[in-house]
Amino acid sequence: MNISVAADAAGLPVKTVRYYADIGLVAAPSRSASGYRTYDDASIRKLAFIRRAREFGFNIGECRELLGLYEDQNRSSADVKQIASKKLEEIRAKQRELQALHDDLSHLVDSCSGDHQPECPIIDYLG
Amino acid sequence: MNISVAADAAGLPVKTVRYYADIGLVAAPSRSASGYRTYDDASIRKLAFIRRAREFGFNIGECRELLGLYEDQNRSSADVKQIASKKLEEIRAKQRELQALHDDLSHLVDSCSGDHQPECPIIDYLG
DNA sequence: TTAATCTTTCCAGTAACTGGAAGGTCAAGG
DNA sequence: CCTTGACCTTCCAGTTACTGGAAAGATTAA
Repeated sequence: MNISVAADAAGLPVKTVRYYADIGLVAAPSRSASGYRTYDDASIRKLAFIRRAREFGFNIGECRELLGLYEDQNRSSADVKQIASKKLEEIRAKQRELQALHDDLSHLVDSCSGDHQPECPIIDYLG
Repeated sequence: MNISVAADAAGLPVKTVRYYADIGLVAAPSRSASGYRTYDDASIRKLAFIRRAREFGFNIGECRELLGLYEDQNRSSADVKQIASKKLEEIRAKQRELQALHDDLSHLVDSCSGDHQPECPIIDYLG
């Protein structure tokens, strides 16, 4: 697969896919005879995993750590489990925060009558 | 309230609180006689709202738009409701993605036996 | 074969902070 | 009263994580 197909499948811009290999976050992909990068399903899954992690505030270093869980053969399952469990708790915290943001906005939507009176009760709260 | 109290309450670094006023995302706070910025509860709520929105991938322009919902007196409730509803759908999409990330990591945790065998079934999936 | 649409590398620019220097302010303790 | 330490100020430079664009080569469809 060429880079644009892989990028689309992973939900990332082509530029970003190149960038992740440049900084060594993922391995450099193999190349075709003419120098085009070629991708397989495994690398796409990995890129999609990174995209999701990045979207939820894990920085590149943390993504490296998450991917390292899979790639470091010297790391024991207990270590993997411990680090991943910590990240899982961080994700749960993010889920709670996202729910709070959702509730804030829901409140706004509900408190607006939706007609053309330029009044919103939530102005008092956030104003 | 001085800036560090407000920043703590909103969950933001002091630097970022200053920055948001510098770029006009929030109004410039009032100053004490000696030039210290002073904050009230309303501005803290607004900063916390921005923090949550930023944490979940809304950029500064989108935060401006969200805050504009409350501040533009010329905007009708119907407009507010329409824009906020669109953002709500984006948040729900983020919640689904976050769940997928959670599930990915959960799978990793579950598939590791947790003892000291350096084997993880998920290596095959992501590797 | 030619035009459109890929792809490459390289380098510069952007968004959103973030760190650090240099200096002023304030509250507590001696 | 004085000092010490933790605040605060502005300003400017640096960082992270991309992102855009130029110049040039490769591939495909008509």
